[in-house]
Amino acid sequence: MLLRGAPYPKPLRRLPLPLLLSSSSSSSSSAAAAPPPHPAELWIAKALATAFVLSPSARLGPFGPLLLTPLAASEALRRLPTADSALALFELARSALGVAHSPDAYRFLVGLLCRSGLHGDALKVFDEMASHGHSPDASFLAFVANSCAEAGLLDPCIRLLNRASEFNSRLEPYTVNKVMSLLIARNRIQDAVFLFSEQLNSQLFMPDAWSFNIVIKGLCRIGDIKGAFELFEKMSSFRCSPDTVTHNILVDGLCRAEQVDRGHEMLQRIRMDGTCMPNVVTYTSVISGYCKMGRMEEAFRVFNDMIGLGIKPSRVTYNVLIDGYGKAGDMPSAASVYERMALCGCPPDVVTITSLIDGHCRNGQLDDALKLWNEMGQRELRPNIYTFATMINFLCKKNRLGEAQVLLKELNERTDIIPRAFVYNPIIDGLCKVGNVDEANSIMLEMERKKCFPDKYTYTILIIGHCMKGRISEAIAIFEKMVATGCAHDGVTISCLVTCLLKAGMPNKVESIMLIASGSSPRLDTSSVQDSPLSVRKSADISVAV
DNA sequence: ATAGGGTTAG
Repeated sequence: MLLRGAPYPKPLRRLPLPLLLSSSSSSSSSAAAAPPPHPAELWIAKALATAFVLSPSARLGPFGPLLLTPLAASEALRRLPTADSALALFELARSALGVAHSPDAYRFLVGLLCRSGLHGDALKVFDEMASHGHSPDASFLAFVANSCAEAGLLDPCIRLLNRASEFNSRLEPYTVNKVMSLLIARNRIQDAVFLFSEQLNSQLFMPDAWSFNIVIKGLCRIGDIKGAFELFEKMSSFRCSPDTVTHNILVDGLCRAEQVDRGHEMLQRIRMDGTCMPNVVTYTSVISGYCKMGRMEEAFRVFNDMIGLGIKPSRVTYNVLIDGYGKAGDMPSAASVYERMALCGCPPDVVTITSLIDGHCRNGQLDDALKLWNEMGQRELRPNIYTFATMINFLCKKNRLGEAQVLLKELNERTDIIPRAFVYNPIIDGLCKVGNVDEANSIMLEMERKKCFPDKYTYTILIIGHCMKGRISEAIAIFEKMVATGCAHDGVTISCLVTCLLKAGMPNKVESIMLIASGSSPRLDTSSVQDSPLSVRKSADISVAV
């Protein structure tokens, strides 16, 4: 019996039904505030909620269709302790009693499911809500989309945003911008660009400068400088003015695309323009560009220009220079920037020390490197993943694989560091070079166990390692796995494999490799693999021979 | 919610 033990089954029969029914006729979520529930409806809601909590499997018999108005049902949902139970009651009321749920009930339930992390259910109820003609309003749509985005469900989120015109909902730039930045953070640049253009066409979305900045940054990241500048030119036709950030993204994009000189020119130009003055970030991008090319005199000249204009270098600026000098083999200059940094009241951070360690290692000053590594604790600096990677890489280069593996173990004990492929790669490479391909393979398996996915370097190292040992079929299997997981290969991967196949007298295999290589459009990055159900599914049943 | 710094295969 449904209400067994409950003290109030009788009064149910004596409620003023017609009044209840008339008080619950709102039909659209955009209507003015719904009328408050009648006290009797509240009473029913409480009774139903209590009964349902006590016995969720019981039928709703006593709460006949006439008694349970949509408003009472909505009130009952609010009285249930969990999202699951609210959903169960919601569905039972509809299927057993034929209650046509109110927009309010839909909104409440979808909101509750989202807040409880049950986005799959939330989206189902949302779809049902829309198909019953209850169009979500703009703020509700934004709420659901945001909640999905925060839960990392970017594809459902994009589908919601693309339905905005169906609901005639305006989208705030914030909502779209957030999704676009998340897409770009996962290297799904094209998806971000596509979302942006769809939204621009919809007329219900007015972008702001941030929207453009995000997409321009994405285009720069994939090296599409031309596209980035085209978008930049279009900003004014959407009544957006480029700001300092826009300019900085473009200058940095040029510098990373090995067009430092153009980046430098652009910096000078925006300084002459005077509308959007370059700042320390702009200068640091150009300095970093010159450092990456080993053009240290020019880097230092820009540094001095900056100081001459009264712009104070930041810690990043100093770090860029220190790293640049170290890589250029000029440790005395690195040391002098380091001293200057301290004099300017800018204490070194982990990056500074990591760059110095790297510089010392490259320049054969092992003792200095180890000294810095050992002294990090006294400076209250903790080595991070890059510090470990630098040390591990160096030890491997010196054939000190054992010590490198000790550091790897130490790193794995750090719960605050998520291991990445570049930490493992030098060790795998070192093992391959001493002919220990089997251990190299087992390190890769260990990586995968930790959900640290091999990147194109890992695969290429292993392909070469197997070829050198004459284990050609395994090398091919690794290549196939690389393609299947959506990891982009490059010219080096292909040429190494092809060279080995030819040497092994397997020219017929070359053809099939070339076919696989050309047929698969390489993805941008292996990190997008986790996000792509297709490639995950494809990789699931392909395992590499060990 | 957007901008600059560190690590890698032959």
